[in-house]
Amino acid sequence: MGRSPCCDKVGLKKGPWTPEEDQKLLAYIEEHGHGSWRALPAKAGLQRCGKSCRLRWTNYLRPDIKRGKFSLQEEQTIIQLHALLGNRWSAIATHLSKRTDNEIKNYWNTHLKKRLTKMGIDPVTHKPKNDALLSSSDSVHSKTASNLSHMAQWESARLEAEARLVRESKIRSHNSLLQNNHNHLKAWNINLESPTSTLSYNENVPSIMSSEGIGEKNINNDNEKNNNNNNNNVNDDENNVVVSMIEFVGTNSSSMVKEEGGDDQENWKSYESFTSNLHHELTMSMDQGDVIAEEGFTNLLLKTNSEDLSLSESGGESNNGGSGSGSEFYEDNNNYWNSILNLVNSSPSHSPMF
DNA sequence: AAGCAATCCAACCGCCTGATT
DNA sequence: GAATCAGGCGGTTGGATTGCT
Repeated sequence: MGRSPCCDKVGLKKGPWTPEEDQKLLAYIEEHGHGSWRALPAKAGLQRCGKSCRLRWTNYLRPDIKRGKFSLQEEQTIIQLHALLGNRWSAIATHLSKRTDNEIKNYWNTHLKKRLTKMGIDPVTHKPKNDALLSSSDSVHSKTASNLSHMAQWESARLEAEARLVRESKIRSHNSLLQNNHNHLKAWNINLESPTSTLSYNENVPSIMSSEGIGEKNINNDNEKNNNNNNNNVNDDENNVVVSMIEFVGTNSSSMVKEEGGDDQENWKSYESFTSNLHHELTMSMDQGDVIAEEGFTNLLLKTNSEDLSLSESGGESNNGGSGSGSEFYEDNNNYWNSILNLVNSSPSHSPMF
């Protein structure tokens, strides 16, 4: 079976958008919202398929898009999130306000991937590729791998906690529905009932890390009035996600630390510090009844690394010393991410390294 | 200035998932 | 349960731009 292509109609235009087309699309969406993308082109007077319109809007015309050069912080975030999430661009994009997944993907493919490759780091695994390097610095590599492993472990734990909350919320929402079958609750419940897909932790529970929040992203754009009605319910769910994460962090981080051997004490100090920070921030956020903002969570995720980075930067001397290879490089850094960013930072684009 | 190569990035394509019929 | 629809995602392409010789 299989579905027919959305753009198989003859007469539909492809290729670059003209300013006139942009104007039509913008004007229509500003006045009516996008509604059904499939129906939009006809209503807006465009000879395009809905998919093309959606792409143009989300990747280019949307007013909240930031364009232009990526900042160091953004690069750092992309690299780190990529190590944790892989090529899940939309998931990564949720942590970078105002950047589209397409833009991030392009930037990764054209800039960051090459930089890592030239540095001898596998952009897929984020581990040093050089066998010689590995053999000459097994213990250091072990730490590096351990760091990555721990971060991935943490991310998995986070996903698991969120998935658990989705399940719990599903049950709660279902019960609420039995008592109060308002339309807005129904819409909320529909989203909660979505099984967790490979991307679901971001798609279904974006509120703790996205300023868009559940109300805006999971409930259709034209449901603004419903969003207002939902605020209390949504905040409850957000707080429960936070509570669950706190519980999860509290119960799992300590046991995870205990499992580690003494070799990775340093790594785990920073990891423990990270989870501790996270625990604290989550608690504070909950006490204040706040939703954790997108950048807030991302910053938490990156906190220890960023601080280390700024310290090393203030030290003035680059760790790579222009060579960018060899075990010394890694020995001087307890943190893999520091190493990457120091290199990226201190190496001019025209240097032999790049 | 011309020709070629490398790079960039907007847009397309195919596939997947969840919802609906 | 099957078929179909709608939206979203990641991979890829190809035209435009930039850099180099």
